[in-house]
Amino acid sequence: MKRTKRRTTYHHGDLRRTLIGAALAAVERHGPDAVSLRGVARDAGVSQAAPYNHFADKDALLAAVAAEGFRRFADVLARDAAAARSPQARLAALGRAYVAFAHGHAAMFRLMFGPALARAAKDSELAQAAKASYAMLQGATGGPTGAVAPPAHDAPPAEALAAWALVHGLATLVIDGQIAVPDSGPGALFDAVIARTRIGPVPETPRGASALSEPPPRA
Amino acid sequence: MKRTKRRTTYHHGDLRRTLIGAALAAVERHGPDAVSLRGVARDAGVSQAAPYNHFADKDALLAAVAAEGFRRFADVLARDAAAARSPQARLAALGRAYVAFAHGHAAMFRLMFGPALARAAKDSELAQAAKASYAMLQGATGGPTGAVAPPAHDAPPAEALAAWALVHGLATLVIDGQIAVPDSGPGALFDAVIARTRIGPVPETPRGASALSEPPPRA
DNA sequence: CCTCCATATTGACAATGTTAATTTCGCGGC
DNA sequence: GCCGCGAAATTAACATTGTCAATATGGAGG
Repeated sequence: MKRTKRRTTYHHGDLRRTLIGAALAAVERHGPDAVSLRGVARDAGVSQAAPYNHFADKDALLAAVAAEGFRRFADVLARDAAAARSPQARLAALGRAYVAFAHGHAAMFRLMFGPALARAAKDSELAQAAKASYAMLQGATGGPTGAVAPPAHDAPPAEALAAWALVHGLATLVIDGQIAVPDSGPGALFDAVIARTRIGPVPETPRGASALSEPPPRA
Repeated sequence: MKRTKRRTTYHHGDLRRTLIGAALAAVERHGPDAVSLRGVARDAGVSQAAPYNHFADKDALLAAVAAEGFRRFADVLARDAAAARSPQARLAALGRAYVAFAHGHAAMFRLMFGPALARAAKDSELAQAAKASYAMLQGATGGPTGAVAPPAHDAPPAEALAAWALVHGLATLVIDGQIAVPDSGPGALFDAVIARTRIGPVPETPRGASALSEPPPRA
C-alpha cells in the first residue's frame, strides 16, 4: 500500500505526503498527544530521522496535518451551507456541521484548535486554512439581519463572535465529554440549544432584556 | 522553603501536597503538556520515583491538580455571583468570571477541560469538583425566566447548555488565541458578545425568529 | 560513465514515564 | 529502651521519545 505510489520525485517517491497521511491516521486513531514522530516514520516505512528532511520538527508535521484538517472542515461547512435555501437556514446548517465535525473527528478537532496551533501559528498555511473557516461563519452572520453596519475596520463584528463562540463551545464541551450527546446525534443537541438562543444587533431597550445582558457590577 | 514543613506524617512530611503544589506551579508556568513528573519531583526535592507512592501515574497527579483548579474556579464564580443583585446580573457576572478565569489562568483552564480530564474521569474528586461549577451555571440560568419547567429527569435544560456553551466557547477561543482580547480586558469582550445574545425558552412563533433557529434540511 | 546533491540511514544523546529491588526511618509492642 | 514491621523514599534499570551529526545512497545532468 505504500509502494504503489508514483515515484515522480526523489528517492522514496514523495514522502512528505506519505508522512502527512500516516500522521493524520495516527491522530485520528489515538489522539494528537499519542502520535510519535518515530511511529509515524515506521508506519511510512522509513527510518526515524527521515521526516527531518521534510519537516523542521514534530510540531511542523502536526501543523501540516492540522492544515489538512482545516481544509476538510471548510469543505464540509461549505457543502452543508450550500444546501440551505434561506440565510437563516444557512447559518443553522453551518452550526450543525461545525458540531457534527467536532463530534465525528474529535481528535482532529482537538489538534486543529489545540495549543499546537498556537505554537505553530507562524505556519502561514495553517493560519490561512483556519481563517477560511471563520470567514464562512462571519459571512453567514451578517446576512440575516439585512444590511449590516460597514464591516468594522479590523475588529470582527460581535455577532459573528457570539455565533462562533456558541457553536465552538458546544463542540468543545461535546468532544471533551462534558456534555453527553443524545442518541439522536449531535444535530439534535445543536437544534435544542439553538432554538433557545437568538443572536442579533444590540436591542434598543437595554433594560428588560431577558438574560445575560447586565452591565458589570464594577467590582 | 521545603524543609520548613511540619513533618506530621511520615518520612518527608507530607509529600502529596507538596507535589500537587509543585505540579500546579509547573502547569501555570509552562503549560500542562510541558510538566514532567521527574521535574516536579526535582522541584519538590525528592527523587524521580517518590511520587509513585502517592499517585498511580502522571495523569493521577494532573487530575489532582485539575481538581484543585476546579475548586478555585468555583470559588471565583461564587464570589462574583454573590456580588450581583439581580438574577440577570448574577448570570452575567458568572459569565464574565468564567471568561476572566480562563484568560487569567489559561494553562490551568486547558488542563481542567483538556483530554487529561476525559481520561481520568474516574477520578471522583475531579468529577465532583467539575460538577459544582456547572451546577452554578445551571442554577443561574433557571432564575431569570421565572418558574422553570420541572427540572428534567436527568437531561439538563437546554438553556443552561446554551449559556454554558457560549461562555465556554468564548473562553476557549480566547485562550487558544483565536480571538484577540481587547486592551480593555476580557470583560469588555464578553459584554459585547452578550449584548447581542438572548437566551430563553423557545419562542412561540417559530417562523420569523431572527437567526440560528431553522430546522435541518433533512440532508 | 561519473560526479553531485538532495534524500535517506545509522548511531548517538539526553530526557521522560514507569517498574523492581533495595534502603531508610518512625512508630507500636516487647 | 530496644526491635522489627511496614510505609515511604531511593537507586538502578528499561523502553521510548525528539533531535542532531556523520555517513551512505542513488537518480539526474554533464
